[in-house]
Amino acid sequence: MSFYELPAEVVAPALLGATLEVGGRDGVTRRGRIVETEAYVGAHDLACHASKGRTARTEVMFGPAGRAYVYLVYGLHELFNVVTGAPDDPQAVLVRAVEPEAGTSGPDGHERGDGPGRLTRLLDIDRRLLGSPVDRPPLVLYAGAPPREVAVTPRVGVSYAGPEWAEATLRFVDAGSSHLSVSLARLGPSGYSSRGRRAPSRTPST
DNA sequence: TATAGGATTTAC
DNA sequence: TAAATCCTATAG
Repeated sequence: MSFYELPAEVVAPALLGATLEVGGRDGVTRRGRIVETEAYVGAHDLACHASKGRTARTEVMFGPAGRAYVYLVYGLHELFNVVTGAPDDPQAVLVRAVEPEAGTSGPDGHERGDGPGRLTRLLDIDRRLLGSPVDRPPLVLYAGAPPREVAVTPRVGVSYAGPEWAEATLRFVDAGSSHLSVSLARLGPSGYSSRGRRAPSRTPST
């Protein structure tokens, strides 16, 4: 079984510290270090899009793990997820913040990665990458050193899912990062200590 | 076919 | 505090 076939709540914290690389439409390659993720754990998770059933939009989540699920919210923002779990078990990890690698800025000059809509703009991610595997260009996830301290909080912006799922502690952040989408103080850490499984290694060759 | 609302960001 | 902006899901 591959790393990405593990449950979303296992993959999400393990992706902290990993580097996300994207080959942009303009030919430029951009990178950021992942510092915030959220797990959407399956069809029974009322905050997960797949809880509405298998539709054209959620189809990719029902497919093989390790592919990109990218969708548009509020008519403006592309959000990037990695599909996890077995086929027909729709789970995904939403990447909510990255620290831009030195020299990386968006095609439009945008320089921030602290927010799910901001990092996609920074790295030139949009729906053209829907369904793309995340282990080869133009989309590559490289393993990185895990954060010294990981904090866990409820997910952001899912109150519509009801108390149980809105309050579930499925958001994972690098507690030492200054590039989070929502400060730790605001949602509050539920405590957690580092030392998780790491993303598969794939070292940048050049 | 029509309508409501969203895993957000930005500006007033 | 509200607008931007478009796609999806649901109802009629």
